[in-house]
Amino acid sequence: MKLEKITRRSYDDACATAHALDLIGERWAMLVMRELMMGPRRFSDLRAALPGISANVLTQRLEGLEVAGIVRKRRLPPPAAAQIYELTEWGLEAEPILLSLGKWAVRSPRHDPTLPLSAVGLMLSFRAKFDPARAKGVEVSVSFRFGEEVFSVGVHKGVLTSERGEADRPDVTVAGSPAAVAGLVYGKAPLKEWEKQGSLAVTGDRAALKRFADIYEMPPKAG
Amino acid sequence: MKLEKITRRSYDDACATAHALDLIGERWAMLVMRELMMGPRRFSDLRAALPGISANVLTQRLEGLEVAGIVRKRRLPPPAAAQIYELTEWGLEAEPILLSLGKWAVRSPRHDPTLPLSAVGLMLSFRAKFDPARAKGVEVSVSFRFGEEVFSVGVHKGVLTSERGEADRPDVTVAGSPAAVAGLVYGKAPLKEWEKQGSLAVTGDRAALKRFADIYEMPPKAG
DNA sequence: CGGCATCCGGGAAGATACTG
DNA sequence: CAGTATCTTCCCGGATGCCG
Repeated sequence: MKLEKITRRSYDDACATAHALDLIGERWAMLVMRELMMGPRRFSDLRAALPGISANVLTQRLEGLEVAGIVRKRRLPPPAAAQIYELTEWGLEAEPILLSLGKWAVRSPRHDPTLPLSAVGLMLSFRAKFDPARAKGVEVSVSFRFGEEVFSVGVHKGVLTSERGEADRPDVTVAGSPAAVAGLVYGKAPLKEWEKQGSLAVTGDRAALKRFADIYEMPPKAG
Repeated sequence: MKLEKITRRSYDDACATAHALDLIGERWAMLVMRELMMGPRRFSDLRAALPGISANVLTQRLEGLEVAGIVRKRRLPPPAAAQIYELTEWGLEAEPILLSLGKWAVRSPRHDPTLPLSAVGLMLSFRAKFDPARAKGVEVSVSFRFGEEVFSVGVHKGVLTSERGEADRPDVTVAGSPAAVAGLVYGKAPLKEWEKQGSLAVTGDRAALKRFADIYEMPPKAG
């Protein structure tokens, strides 16, 4: 059985930043939190979204985050009856940490945007890179479909909203992989290229999609 | 010589947050950056400010951060001729990461503010916890002395400034340990208690120090 | 003293296989 | 599907010693 010792290594530093790293500074911890930022997930969802993590380590991280009060384990009522993990209120409040990490690292000369990307990672990048000044006058509602995962993203009155689930009456719906959507929004290739190679399928107001993509622009790399 | 393999473990994830953790997610890396946030330091300064880090690991972290373009190694001109480490421009821009970590973790039920605290850690906490609304109408300049380390902190027109070095004409000067200053500013014990036990020595306008301390207030813990 | 290199022990992470 | 069990590998931490 278990019986393992919970001898967590600590920095023994009163600085709150150091304490944060005691809590969520271990390998994979913040990426597990990232995947929970858009709502509850199951164990195997997390494994699939985090290629490279082993079941072993995922179990340990979820245990540690639960003990720390960041993650809650819950069993859905029948007939679903599945076990899910979700962030607590306080865990959700860690979002600015993930966004500030992303905003900073996107300027890294070594950043490679061609690597695999999770759906939640893409949704959070929309939040991180959102600039209300560039969104002035833009009114649009987009539905993104990544296989089973569906997200609703809207820009209204200079505010970005994004959540899991189908949009009410989206202007446009985009289906494909997170990487292809990132390529469209952040890259230079026009929509037609992505459609030609079958990476994206768009239904609805294509001009609305362009208005959304035009909000985003890559910041310059650090020298 | 060296010849070691630089096979850094990577998350292989296009998400910029994951890339940030590739760069600065290793143990001690962000705390080394914290210690450099208020200006250049020497190897032994860093070791002293980070109790628990081994020379071995500190060397590795500094190398890694230098390769990543976050830290720069520089030799001071004679007669100092000392080797120092400093953050690059881009490295300095990581400050919001450290502050967001601190602002989040200070709500942890497990946070223990009685542990040892570095001078730089305290200075950054002043920035992290600063609330312009509470600073309205406050005009004060404080000089903090922690042994050899001197910092100048000012509040003017709702803006906090803090830097290494002597203040121009401070209203008040406080000498002691970072922990004692934190106890005064964030704790409940009044100044007289700290002076009575010889932890703090204050010269100048004591009311100015109180105005500064009153800006700060501990946020509530997470349930 | 500052800045490493080297060796070593323990423990965390990674890979794979297996189970209820 | 949701994890354990086991094994290997690698990283971290501590001690020591070199070299300018």
